[in-house]
Amino acid sequence: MDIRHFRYFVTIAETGNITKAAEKLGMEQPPLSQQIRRLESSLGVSLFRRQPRGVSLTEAGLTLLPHARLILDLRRQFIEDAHGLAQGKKGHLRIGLAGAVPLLPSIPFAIRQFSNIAPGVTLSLEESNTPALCEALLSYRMDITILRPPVPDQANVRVIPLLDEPTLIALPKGHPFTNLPEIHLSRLAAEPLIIFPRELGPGFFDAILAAYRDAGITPSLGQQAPQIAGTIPLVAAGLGVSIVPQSLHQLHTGGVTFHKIARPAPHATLAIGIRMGEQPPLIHHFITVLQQACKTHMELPA
Amino acid sequence: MDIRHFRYFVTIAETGNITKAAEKLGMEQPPLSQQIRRLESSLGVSLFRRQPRGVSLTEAGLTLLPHARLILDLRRQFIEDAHGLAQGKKGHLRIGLAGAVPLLPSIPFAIRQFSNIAPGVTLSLEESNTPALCEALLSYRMDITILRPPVPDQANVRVIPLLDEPTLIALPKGHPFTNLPEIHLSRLAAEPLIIFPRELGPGFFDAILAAYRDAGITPSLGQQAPQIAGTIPLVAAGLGVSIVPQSLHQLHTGGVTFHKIARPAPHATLAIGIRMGEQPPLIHHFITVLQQACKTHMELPA
DNA sequence: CATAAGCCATATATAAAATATATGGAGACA
DNA sequence: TGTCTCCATATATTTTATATATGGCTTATG
Repeated sequence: MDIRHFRYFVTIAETGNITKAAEKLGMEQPPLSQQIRRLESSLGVSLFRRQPRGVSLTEAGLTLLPHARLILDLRRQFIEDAHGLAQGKKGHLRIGLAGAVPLLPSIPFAIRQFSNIAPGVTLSLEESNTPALCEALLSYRMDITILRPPVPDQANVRVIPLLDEPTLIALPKGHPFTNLPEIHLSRLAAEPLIIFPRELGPGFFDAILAAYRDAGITPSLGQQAPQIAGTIPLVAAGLGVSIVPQSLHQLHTGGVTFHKIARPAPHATLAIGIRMGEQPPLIHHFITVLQQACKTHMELPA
Repeated sequence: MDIRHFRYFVTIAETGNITKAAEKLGMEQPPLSQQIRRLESSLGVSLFRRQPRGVSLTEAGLTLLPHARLILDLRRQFIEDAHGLAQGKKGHLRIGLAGAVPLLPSIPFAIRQFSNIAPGVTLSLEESNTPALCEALLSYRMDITILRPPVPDQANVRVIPLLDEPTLIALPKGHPFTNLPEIHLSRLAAEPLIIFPRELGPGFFDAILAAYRDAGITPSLGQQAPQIAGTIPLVAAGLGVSIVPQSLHQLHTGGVTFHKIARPAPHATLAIGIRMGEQPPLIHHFITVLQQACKTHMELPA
């Protein structure tokens, strides 16, 4: 069971044809047949069904394929990391951010600060939704995430609370409530609520609906936005109102104004998510910087 | 960069001494020195500092070590998973059930029992009709089915008889025969027979018609039901009577009563269907559990 | 200060392996 | 039925890893 075998396995699975896979691998067909056969016998399980038209994955093969891909990926990454280290870089951190998180000033601040402290570390950022972030974390495509709890099904993700962000009401420009100092949710009963699909952020979604319920009304759900920040243009278009994290008021797209919510107001909770059990120094470091930044950076402009 | 190299790297890092590491690895010192050296030059970084007293990790080595351990771990896990799959302890089983089969107590019982015995196996259930089940089986969309024989045209489906279920007559509530202890089919001559389309279950369909013929009458076919369990609401609506597998008496939809049939009564035969020639341990296990469950669970309430 | 011991590096030889070449056989397709 | 595609097997070849033998460097020790 060598790296080579993983590569053979994956390539054959992708082509569905040993001959073509051999070509793709730059080798001849017989040795490939032989290696796969040997692999199967050493594992004790058939990975492929030999068919006259080629081969197809068995159940076991189908189950094991992603695992093999993961190992190949990690190996490639290992080599890339090593090359990076050879050039004086000290490491790499793949950071996943939940929707609209980059708009929260503390976050880019923390990231900038971290790259000053650790100039040898390269960072890559990606924005996605909470469930996808967990998924990416667990399949080692990301190292640390900032997400909106809860995470699905107590996945093997360790969640470290980071901050509680107030929310604002987004109204289309010229709306009659625009000049109120703060707005009670109950006054929104008649307005369609623009919201993102619950799958993309069940925690925040539920917090919004719970706040409506606490205010004694049920929202009439308007059009669905493709993501959290995506609600803004829909509000601007006059299709309804929206409840958004405070940080979104930074989006200066004309046509929308943001307003304080009278209590009870929902909160948008953010948390750090990392893989359970694992805590390399790099990640630990980054977490410390993040937490500090969120503490000292609390005074957000209203 | 092979699995072997990862192992060499980790072992040397753990012992801090190439000679001892070689011993631990069951090899001699020179080849180990050579391999590590080759590894380092292919990665472009030094992993170890050669010291007179042994070797110690460089910064790069320290950074890469957890990554290497992870890869070794995943490889071991891959092999363990494969062995688990080989023994049927892990994996996924796609189970197809013929119409109304889930209502038969033995079946959910067996399924529950199986998931207790084999907690590593995930199951997915789907209900469909016999021909569609065979089709799904042969195109590898399902792994095992419980169907109503016969299967179409000597398909490459192996059929293993499972059980013979008695049938009941379904009468609309208040029907004059309701208080009879058992009903002879011949008395149903005047009543329209509600039945499902023959394509959906030719075996059971033919068994019913054969029983009518044996009783000396030909049924007047009433409205067609979309499936086996679908006959019940039509009977409740007073459109006729129906012959159904005994397990359907569990459907407590008011408006229908179920009654014993005097001999000759049709039977609803159920069988296991799997792909011809193939019998992975997982499937074998499941079949065993099914057969046992049907044996010990025969005493169905009448 | 000299000597011995411990440890890694190099060179050559050997053994093990993966792979290439050649060929056969089974099923699909026209 | 013949041809084509694709996988399996057998043998030969090459590559690769490993073992053996040896040398050099450093540190501990009398």
